[in-house]
Amino acid sequence: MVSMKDIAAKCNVSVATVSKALNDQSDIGEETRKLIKKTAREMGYFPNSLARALRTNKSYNIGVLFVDEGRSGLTHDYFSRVLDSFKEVVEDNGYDITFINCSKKRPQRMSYLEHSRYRGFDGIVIACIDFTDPEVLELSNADIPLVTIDYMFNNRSSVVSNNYGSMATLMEYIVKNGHKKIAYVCGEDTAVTRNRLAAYYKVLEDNGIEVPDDYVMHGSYRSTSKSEAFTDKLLERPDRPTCILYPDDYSAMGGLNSIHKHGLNVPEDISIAGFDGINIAHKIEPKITTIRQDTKAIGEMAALKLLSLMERPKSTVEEQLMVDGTLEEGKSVAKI
Amino acid sequence: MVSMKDIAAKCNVSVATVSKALNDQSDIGEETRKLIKKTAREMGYFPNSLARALRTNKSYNIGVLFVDEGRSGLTHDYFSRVLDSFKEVVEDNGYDITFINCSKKRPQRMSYLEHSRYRGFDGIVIACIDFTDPEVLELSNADIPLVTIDYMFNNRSSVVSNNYGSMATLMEYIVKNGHKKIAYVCGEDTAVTRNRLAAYYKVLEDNGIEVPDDYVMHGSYRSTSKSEAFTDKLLERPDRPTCILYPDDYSAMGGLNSIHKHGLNVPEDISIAGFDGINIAHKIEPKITTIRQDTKAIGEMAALKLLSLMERPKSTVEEQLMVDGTLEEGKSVAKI
DNA sequence: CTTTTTTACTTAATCGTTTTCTTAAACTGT
DNA sequence: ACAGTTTAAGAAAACGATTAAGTAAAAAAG
Repeated sequence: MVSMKDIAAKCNVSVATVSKALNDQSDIGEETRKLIKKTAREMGYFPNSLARALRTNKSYNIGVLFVDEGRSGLTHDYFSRVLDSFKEVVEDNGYDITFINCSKKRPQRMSYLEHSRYRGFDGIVIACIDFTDPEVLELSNADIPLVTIDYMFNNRSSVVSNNYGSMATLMEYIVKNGHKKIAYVCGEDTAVTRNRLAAYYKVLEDNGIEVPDDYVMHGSYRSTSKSEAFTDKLLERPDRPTCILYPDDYSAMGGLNSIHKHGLNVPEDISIAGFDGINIAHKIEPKITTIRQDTKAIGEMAALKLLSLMERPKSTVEEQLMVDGTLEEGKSVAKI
Repeated sequence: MVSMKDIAAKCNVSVATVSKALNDQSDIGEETRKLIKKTAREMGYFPNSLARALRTNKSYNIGVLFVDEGRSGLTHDYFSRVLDSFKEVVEDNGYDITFINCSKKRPQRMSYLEHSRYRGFDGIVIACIDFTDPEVLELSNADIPLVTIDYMFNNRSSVVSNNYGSMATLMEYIVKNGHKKIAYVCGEDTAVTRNRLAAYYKVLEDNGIEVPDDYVMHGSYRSTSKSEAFTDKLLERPDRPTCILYPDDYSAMGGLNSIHKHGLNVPEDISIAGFDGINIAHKIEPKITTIRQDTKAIGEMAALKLLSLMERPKSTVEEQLMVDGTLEEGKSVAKI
């Protein structure tokens, strides 16, 4: 590896001069600067991020904590798209991303925060995780730039999708199509779920619609088996709903299975709607009506916020940003 | 941040002694070692990976190049599962993973290799990429531990799924079910595709089956629109096939759309099969018969291979490993 | 023509580790 | 008691960069 020392030797200058020339500092003669830059290029020089980071206390590296029930969150349809978008923006700005090690198997394992300090991350992004984990709380209280996605810590920056608004939009669309018996298979009891539920009830109330309490069933996100089972129950009721909402498109497909099993068709016999807008959802028949999350915007906004927190930590304020989803009209909600 | 210097001060020893004690070197007295370790724990000491890596030339960091037509490969159903499994194994062994920056937007951008040297990666894993990219070739020729997934570079280590064998298994299953008019919508012309095609022709030949040349159509991986269009063509032929193979499960769902559009049903009117075994494929109806790729094994093997290359670079041989897929029987292939 | 300022560079310290080489003390055996 | 060996610690250099402080020469000011 060619280092500044090599360039210095070849140019007959000191290492300091090389450093300053390459970093375009002011107190270097124009010719020396040019010579040094040319030599650096010719010798194939690239800086050593480790040395630089050690000295400057800036690693240009961002820690990513994307964990989902023991898995990495990489395989999560929604979050992997958010991360993809996040990655693109920070990479364009010269940052790299490294996963925060979440192996629980090592004897000398570090906490998330310890690991972040160990690697010298300039900032951290968290998503898709159990936010009650003490290690996550420790992170959230640390003095390090941080952005969370789809969760808000007290006074820390976050980007959340507008679950309340999106759900309201979806519900209004369904009501407008004449549905009154609308059931909701929702996900685990999280902030996201509560927001959506609130919108569900609000729209019902606004439209003077009453539904049985047990039209709302507490299932899981991304579980086709659970949503199938809950749909079974709903379909076997005497007062079968005319429309069923699911917490995500995966779950909606699980519901679809149950519906087909009962010899029913969507949307002729019953309507359904999903959430998230995963890729496959609008490529199969019947196209599922869903809320498309703007994962690109979410990732981008999280990236931009984190960048500004890292680069102007003092003057940048912590803020909570909200991203709207859009109704993606498929063929799964009938007009009645 | 508490450093060795702080521990040294508190214990009245030199920094060298602290380092040696914490690293369990031999020339340290038992009591001193214990005192130092205890103090380190009490003070919340954790090493600084940057300084350590700088000095030892070992970063415990692995570069990941997962790119797919401009996107990061994170959103790729198959590769994200491989990466997830890979990540788990290397993290258990104290390594972290960092993405190799593939932003093409920066003026001062580095090549993949330059970036890898810049970050001091101990090893690299490549997948899901255009392997003819000169920058990828540069990487493959560099003197750095490397494992590729689903592609073999001359004399470098790789883990590939057994496409030939899997396709043969699938084809034999289909033939055994009585199909003779088997069409194949395949992916782009890559090594993977060629292996599968070879198996397709081999099984046909072994069974004395002849098909029209244009039963084989060259489409794309993971494109529902292309597979839908190609299926349209196949269905409108006078000698319509009884079974259509797709390059992956996504594409199979695209085919399904075309089939439904033509008022046909799977498997009653026509049979189909996918490839990869993505999660959603066996959760919807009709369950698509497919080859389930053992993404866990692929990621694990790639990780283990890379670990041994990094830790015993001399004695470890480069080798090509193959992972079998398994037939996942759904309901999409009829007996005729 | 001296004095001050500016320019262009060098020296040396530093970041937090690891590691080689020394050294002093303690322990051997005779 | 003495040379030789072992043990436990420290001093210092190094990894590759950045940066504050210092310095000599050139340019500007008086």
